[in-house]
Amino acid sequence: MNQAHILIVDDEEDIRVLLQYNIQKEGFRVDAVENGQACLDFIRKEKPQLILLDVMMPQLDGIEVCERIKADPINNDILICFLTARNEDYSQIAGLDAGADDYIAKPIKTKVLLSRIHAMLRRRKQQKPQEEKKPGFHINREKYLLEKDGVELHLPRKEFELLALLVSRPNFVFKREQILEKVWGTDIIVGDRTIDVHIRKIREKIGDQYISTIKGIGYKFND
Amino acid sequence: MNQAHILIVDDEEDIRVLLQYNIQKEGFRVDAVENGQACLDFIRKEKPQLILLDVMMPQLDGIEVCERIKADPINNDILICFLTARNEDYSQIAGLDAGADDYIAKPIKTKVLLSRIHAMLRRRKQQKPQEEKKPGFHINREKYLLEKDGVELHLPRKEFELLALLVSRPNFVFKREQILEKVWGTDIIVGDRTIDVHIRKIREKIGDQYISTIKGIGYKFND
DNA sequence: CACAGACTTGTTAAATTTTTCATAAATTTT
DNA sequence: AAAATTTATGAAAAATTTAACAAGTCTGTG
Repeated sequence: MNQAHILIVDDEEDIRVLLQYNIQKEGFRVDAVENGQACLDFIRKEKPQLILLDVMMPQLDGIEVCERIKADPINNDILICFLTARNEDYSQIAGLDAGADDYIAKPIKTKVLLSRIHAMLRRRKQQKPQEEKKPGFHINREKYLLEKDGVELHLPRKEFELLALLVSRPNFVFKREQILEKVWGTDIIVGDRTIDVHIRKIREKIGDQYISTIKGIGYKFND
Repeated sequence: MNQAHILIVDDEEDIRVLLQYNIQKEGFRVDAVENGQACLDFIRKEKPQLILLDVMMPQLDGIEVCERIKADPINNDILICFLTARNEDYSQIAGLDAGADDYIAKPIKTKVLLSRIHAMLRRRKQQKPQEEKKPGFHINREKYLLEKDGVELHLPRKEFELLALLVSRPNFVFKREQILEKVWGTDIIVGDRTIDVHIRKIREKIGDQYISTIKGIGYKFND
């Protein structure tokens, strides 16, 4: 099940079990841990989309955990929702200041919880396009070279044209046919392996992470 | 300049005056009324963006007022925020069930109040364009992936094409023949089990609730 | 002409996707 | 209720597709 991944952090087992059950039933993939340290360990290995984070926990409290998570830009995409028993205004505000995206007051009603979860996931999706990531990556046609993190990199003609095509529309999946047509032209016929080889050479030069293979379809450039 | 319009509903004059003063200072347009009935009358004539609604009021209490407001779809766009005495967890949750968008515990701190107001209005703005979409479910052919609740999900070609076909006409039952023809083409012959298996894989990935089996006929996508 | 870099091809290996098959479970028909 | 039909499930085989490698072709240059 490849549904959104949610992590529950709460020191009370009853609550963990209850939440996990209800959220799983909604179709989400859910993990649960019982303290702040375990949470930090967990997200070092996996990146859930959303963390439900108890504020009041022994040792590392939720606010502290939240701040540490948000301190690392790698975790920028992770949503954090506090579970708070304290109704005091201060804790609520402090939570939001610490970078949390929402909070839910205990006792938690399932209906409310699920509706908030959906709302947060929806919201995040809308925020994403605003963030406009820079690839640190620029195709310079005049100089016929590639500027990556300030370094200028020369690519042979076909490799350059192929990469330029992919970069021209980040995230768009170019089909093999399309690539052949655009880079090689309709009249020239080359075998399918040719594309693979060029892709590999480009990857060797710029790193594997930039170009994804969509099996059976083609390739795309990731922004 | 269309600054947001906010309505305060509270039976205590001190609070009305205090809130109105502080919120107006922030640049909002603010009105105040002293009971639930007056609130209902008010919104029949005007549509504020946000209502700050005291829960405890003589006669018509806040929850009742909220339910009546939310009962009329015309008022769908109005945000409601409860003002509630400290530590009444139950009422807070009941309030959210009644359709409120947030609540603030008394005693109210101005800073908190204003931050919440801004947060709610911000949230509302983001939600608006979203309302058109029904399923939170979108087939993106360009990126060759499925977007669901903000999560991007890659499917292999056949699974993708099959799901895309079903989604293209929600609730329409595609017969097995039709599926074979559209997804596999007329010339390719595969056994009947093949469809089942693909359907199963899709279900594993997106959840069972989206695709229904119509026994003896075929499958359909539920919206 | 010999060399170097660019481009292409073919082969084999690896990975993923697609299909099949046997059996279980569910539903409909008799 | 039994039989027949149809679909779900799990595991595995088959097919497809891409990656990796090695070698060959082509082109322009010194």
